[in-house]
Amino acid sequence: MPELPDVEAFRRYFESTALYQRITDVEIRSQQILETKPERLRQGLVGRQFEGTWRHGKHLFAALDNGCWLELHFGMSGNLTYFKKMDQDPEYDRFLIAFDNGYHLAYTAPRKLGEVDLIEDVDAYVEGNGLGPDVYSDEFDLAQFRSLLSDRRGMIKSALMDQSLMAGIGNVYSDEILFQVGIHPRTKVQDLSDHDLASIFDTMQEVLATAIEHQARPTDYPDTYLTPHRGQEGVCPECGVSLERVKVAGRSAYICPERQRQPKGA
DNA sequence: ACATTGACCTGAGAGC
DNA sequence: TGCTCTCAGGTCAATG
Repeated sequence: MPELPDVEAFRRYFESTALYQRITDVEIRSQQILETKPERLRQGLVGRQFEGTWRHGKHLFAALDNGCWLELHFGMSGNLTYFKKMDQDPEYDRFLIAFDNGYHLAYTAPRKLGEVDLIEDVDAYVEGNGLGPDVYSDEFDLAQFRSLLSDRRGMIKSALMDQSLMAGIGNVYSDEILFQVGIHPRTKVQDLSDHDLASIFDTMQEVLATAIEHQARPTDYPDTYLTPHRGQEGVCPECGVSLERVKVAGRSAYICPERQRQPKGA
């Protein structure tokens, strides 16, 4: 789930549930997701309250009233749940925050591939972790997109998914973008025309906006979207042809073989 | 530089 | 039913 649109949905959820309530307790049920010592996390959170949120790529940041930030990354299966009674705690909750209004915020992750940390500065975190610019920020424009890809050697899907190049796109949304523009994921970046790049950029913005608008729930996406049809029995929503699964960059990419022609030499 | 593979984790679903 | 295999929306390190 957690690519940019999903994390944006988490951010809004966090904003609408967890701000301006005093944190009374912190419970860590899995050490594996922690990037810091449990005691440091506890001491950084208890007694404070959240005042706002930020997102960069697939990372969510929650500002505390002492200037520090809680950093959350959701791996392949992470989620957030705000709930009241502890006897109704969600399955796979790895990290819990209790508020003075009696409610709790749970970070859940069936697969423990996520990351929870306490940091002092978001910009330093982004820089220190080598993250590229957020692809859905106001500053990210076509000129920057072109510039980032200008000397890129590999395949377009790999480039879109490379968080150090640009942050936010993962396996599902790279497939969706390339499906919408009718470009095969193995196409070399260097073989794309200026027009192709502009189309990819525009489509990326449109796909992300649409996904965010629908709270990253594929079942609510427009009929023309690939994402709800991803999977073994999937059929192209445009032409009805069976979708194909191809390995690209070590991941399963789903394509419409009619609309996304195999590039020559691949 | 870039592609590929395996590892990290665990659960769900398919097939036997 | 129970076992085994494969796969899953992410990232990192090692290898070619």
